[in-house]
Amino acid sequence: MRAPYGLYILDNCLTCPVREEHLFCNLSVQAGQRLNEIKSTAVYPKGAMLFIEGQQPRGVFVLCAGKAKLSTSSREGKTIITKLSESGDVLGLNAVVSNRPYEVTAEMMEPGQANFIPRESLLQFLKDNGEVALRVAQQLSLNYYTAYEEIRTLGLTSSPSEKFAKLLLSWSTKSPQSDGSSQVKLTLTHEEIAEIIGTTRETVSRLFSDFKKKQLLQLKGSTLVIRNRPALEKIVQS
Amino acid sequence: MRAPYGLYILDNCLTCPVREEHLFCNLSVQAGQRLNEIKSTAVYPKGAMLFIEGQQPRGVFVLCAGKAKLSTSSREGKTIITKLSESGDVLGLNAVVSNRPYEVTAEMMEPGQANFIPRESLLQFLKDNGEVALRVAQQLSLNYYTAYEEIRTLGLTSSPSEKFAKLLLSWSTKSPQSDGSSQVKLTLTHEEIAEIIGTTRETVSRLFSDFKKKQLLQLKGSTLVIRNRPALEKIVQS
DNA sequence: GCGCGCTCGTGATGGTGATCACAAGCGAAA
DNA sequence: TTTCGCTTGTGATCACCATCACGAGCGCGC
Repeated sequence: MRAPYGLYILDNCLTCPVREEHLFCNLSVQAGQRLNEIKSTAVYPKGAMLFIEGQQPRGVFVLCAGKAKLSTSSREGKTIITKLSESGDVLGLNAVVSNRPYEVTAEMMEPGQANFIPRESLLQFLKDNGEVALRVAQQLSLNYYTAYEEIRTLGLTSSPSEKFAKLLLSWSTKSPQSDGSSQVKLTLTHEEIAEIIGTTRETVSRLFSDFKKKQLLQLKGSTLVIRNRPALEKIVQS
Repeated sequence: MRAPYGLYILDNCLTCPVREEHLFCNLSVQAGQRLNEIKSTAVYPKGAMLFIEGQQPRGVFVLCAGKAKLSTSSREGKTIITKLSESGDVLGLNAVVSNRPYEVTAEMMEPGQANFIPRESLLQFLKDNGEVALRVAQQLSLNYYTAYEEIRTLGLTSSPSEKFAKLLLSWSTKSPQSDGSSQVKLTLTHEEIAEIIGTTRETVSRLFSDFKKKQLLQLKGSTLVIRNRPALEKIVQS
């Protein structure tokens, strides 16, 4: 099924390639079919907002393809990115369960696709499927722990360089190489990295320079090579 | 029933004066009695640690009397206080539900009393009492929102004075007076305030001086008088 | 009353990162 | 190719706050 933005629509969750791994995957046949009935699918361009901080929750989005960033902003325009989401992630769950406004804004970072499940349908579905409700509770609890990680980083990690090192390490663990180094495709702008670690674009630029000079990393085109994990860990230390 | 530290033990949740308002209060008679059976009560001196960040969860504590502070620390000893708890609050819920280590340390700020409910007993109790389980899920979700407030404060609020103004406002709304001012009994040291807003003791001291000079607040002994809410709101603005 | 421990006020100093400014790189579209 | 918009590198400047230092205040027990 051909769609805009050069994507193919994945129109059936029962045969979706990202099955098996995530919150609403690997359900019983009945539950899976029911879920397939109440969801609707849409394709989004880069920059599309799935929902915006402060809006009343309409439902949850299950990201099927593409990446999204979750962020929160102050009135003066300062923004922090709290999470980068990938396919399989469920967005807006907390707002829907608690019926409070979305606490973040979800914006597509590249063209992609998401299933939408309206709030009322989802809550009814959870009532009918206790085992899924339990998994949702566990997911919420996991979200809480992630939030606490963020609090710790923001409140206890003082210097930008420490936070930058932390970020690099988190990337590097996702693609470990046998020789201890690791390669990451760099898709974020300096501005976005700055919003993740809570500093300015210029400081990120300088951090790249410094770390390159110190042989901690290397740039091959848009591929980031992390060369010295132990040194990075020493910078983080806390 | 006389206890150490000059306190009287409240030994029956069914007749507890803080009933009716909190997570495990106002239950059905059966559930209340069951809860009364699986809990145990203890009295704690000032400075007692109910649990420590990183420990495996043993159970939850329901604070019956006294105040407690929840905090998290880095290895180098920097500490931030994430919440001040009062009687009725349930501590350690998230760790117990998700079976992950306590994410904070809970320390008594004054002599007090708490009920303890062991992890296994609580989980069984929740399985047997669906309606309470639901309330627990809602509480977790509320905790999540509180955590996000903290993230926003730490990540988007730049200056200590802004955070200090925010804190004063949060205190002031708890005791509004008819003339727009408000009075708060100040029980925290400057050091503790510093740990709440993420700065140093000296800076807090200077903030008090500044705000006094600017007629924003006044100190009568240990009573804090907040005089000019609108001005504080203008400082916060975001 | 006296001394001890904790808390508080405040000056001096220095480092760090935000801000401003501007030039250069780079990819996409015309 | 040229142009335009977005992104990146880097210098200069400066405000802000952490840190160190030290003395004063205050409560408590002996």
